[in-house]
Amino acid sequence: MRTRRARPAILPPSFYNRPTLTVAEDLLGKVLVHRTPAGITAGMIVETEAYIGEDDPACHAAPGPTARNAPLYGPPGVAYVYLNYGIHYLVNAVTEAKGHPAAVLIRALEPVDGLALMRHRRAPDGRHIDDHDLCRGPGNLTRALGITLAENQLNLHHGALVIEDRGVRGEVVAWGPRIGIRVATDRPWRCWLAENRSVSGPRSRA
DNA sequence: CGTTCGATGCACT
DNA sequence: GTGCATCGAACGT
Repeated sequence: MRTRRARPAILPPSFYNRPTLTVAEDLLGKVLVHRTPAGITAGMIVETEAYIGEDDPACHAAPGPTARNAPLYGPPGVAYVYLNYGIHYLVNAVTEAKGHPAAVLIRALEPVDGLALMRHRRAPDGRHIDDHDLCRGPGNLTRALGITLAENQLNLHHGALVIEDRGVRGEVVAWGPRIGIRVATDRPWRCWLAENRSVSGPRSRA
């Protein structure tokens, strides 16, 4: 107790080796950190979505194992990054035991560290972006943190891309249908911190 | 405010 | 060839 180690509490693989809906909610309030030569950027997770198994039509595992979705079938606690609409990288945390394809999509962060770098990555031309919009939306947050295909399959419990528990207490959690998909829209597998201004989608009514 | 629509790469049929 | 787990500029009200 004379000396206290400042090492952050990185979430262990066992955190992810649980039911995906549980992980999706427990990730709220945790901090996604990316260390690059350009600097450190980090944000508190405020919105997630669960994609669960081959029986979930919206999950990338729905067609069965392919080259792209291979990380979903691997061990929990690994990043699954893919390119969407040819423009945006989306980052997931793989969940559940190996062989059970499932993941949590990280949809929005509240910026914590490296806001200047985030702004530069989001708007090299210098156009103004409100702080709460820097990591609002799954495509925006990967851009702000500099996450690309190079980060696909990285372990989230050590290395350049990690998720930490900085002791933030959970606020009020809300659940609703997933956004941006055209199938299985009836499953309320999106969760977010109510009243957080970094949450994506139409300006909510708590 | 609201809605529409083009950009842009690639996995999968 | 088709269709995306998106974003933001460009309109309309």
